[in-house]
Amino acid sequence: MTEQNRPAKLGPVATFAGRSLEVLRDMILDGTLAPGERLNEVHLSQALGISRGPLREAIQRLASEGLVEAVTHRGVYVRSFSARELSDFYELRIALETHAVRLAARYAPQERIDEVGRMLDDTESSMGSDSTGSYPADADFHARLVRLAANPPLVQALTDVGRKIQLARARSAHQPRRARTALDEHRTIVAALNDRDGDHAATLLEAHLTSSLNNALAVLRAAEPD
Amino acid sequence: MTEQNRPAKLGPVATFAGRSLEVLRDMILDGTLAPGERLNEVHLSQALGISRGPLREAIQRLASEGLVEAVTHRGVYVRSFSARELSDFYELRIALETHAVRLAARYAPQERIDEVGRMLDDTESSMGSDSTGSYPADADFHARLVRLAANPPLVQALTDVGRKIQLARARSAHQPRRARTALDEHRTIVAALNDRDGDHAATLLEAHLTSSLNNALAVLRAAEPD
DNA sequence: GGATCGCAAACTGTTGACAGTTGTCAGTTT
DNA sequence: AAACTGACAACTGTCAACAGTTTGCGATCC
Repeated sequence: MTEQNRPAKLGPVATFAGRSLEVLRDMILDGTLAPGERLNEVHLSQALGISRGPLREAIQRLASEGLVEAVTHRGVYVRSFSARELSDFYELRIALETHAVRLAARYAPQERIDEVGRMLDDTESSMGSDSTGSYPADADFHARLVRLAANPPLVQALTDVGRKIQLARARSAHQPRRARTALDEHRTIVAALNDRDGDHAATLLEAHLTSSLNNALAVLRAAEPD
Repeated sequence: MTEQNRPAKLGPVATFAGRSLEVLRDMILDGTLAPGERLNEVHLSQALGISRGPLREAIQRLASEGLVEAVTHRGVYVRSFSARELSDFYELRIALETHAVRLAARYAPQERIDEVGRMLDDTESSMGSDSTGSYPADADFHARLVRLAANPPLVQALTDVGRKIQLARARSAHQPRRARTALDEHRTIVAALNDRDGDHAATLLEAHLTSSLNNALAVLRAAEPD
């Protein structure tokens, strides 16, 4: 009998703590729990329909991920990042992601690179000719790009810093005007990968990310001219 | 009144969960809890003199740090890494640390670089002329090097991957023969920093880390010629 | 009127107990 | 002897209650 023992990955986490982690993380990243806001364990546990035990376990993981800050006897707060910290995160992301594309240029199978190119085609056609739309596929592109490096710890590190960046940019939604520009820059990166020119791809990617950072910083300072 | 409210940092963590996290992490990194070993919550909580609640919170953080793996209803296990994973970790470390030295070459104050140089002097004199001794200051050197980049998230990321590397190398103690060589390589890196030559420092550092990886891989394969 | 003190409510840290699952092992069957 | 079955023991996931701390507020005092 060719039954397969041990279902390796079961989709939804079967534990309250695990599911609460995902729910809370989503709530933080989509702004339901705003930066600086306090997480009341009693209220949250009631809202989630669980007890405080598994909730606290989930919160510990969020603290480990750097999305919340726990102060003893005083509560946990959604982290609020400064412009400087956002810059530091981007610097870290640049270090990781440029290294990833260098690896991708050297080792990624051509087919996988082609997939990313086709994904950009799909994005463009669904965007239409108006360059005012948002660019929801941006995160997807970068995720695919990084996976080309075939290095799980690297992917994980980028996922972590990506979440912090998303939280740091909480109020500064991407300027839609950059959607078209970003897509074009993405294309040049894929082109460099097709040429197996890792240095060039890294240079283009660094410029792309720096541009993204500057955009975020501008929006941040416009919102809070502190 | 110039009293300082809010003691920003109190040394030892005042909570059971926080202290258990540090104790458990140390136990994992020094081999008291071996790779593949299971963490029995009841036994551990009794050994630590606490209840299972805070212990589980500590374990959640260890899982988030990637030092243990939790399997639902089956327990948590100290992670056991393959040679491939060790290589991936080093690849990640190279990405982060080379970027750090490039930043350091550009922005670090000369005084801070000098401090690292003096620290190497101290290490050498305490090592004596015999090149057979171990090199306990190795981790300290790399930690100082990275801090020169003045980027806390980058430091944190390197701390995380550093711990995983330490766990992955659990049984493969550094070959003492490399102590002298490593110190010499460290000197060349500091020299490049003094010249503010980030590219050169990065190149030297990458070679140094690759050499360290190959040493670890050799010891690993010798111990387990699987 | 403003600052200080003290109490009470709210909340976090911790505990012990309960419930459901997993793994084991004897006993039985083939 | 190998395989299946069923019950028991051990352990994890979860909950509700207790204890100590922090915080807000009102009374008191200067």
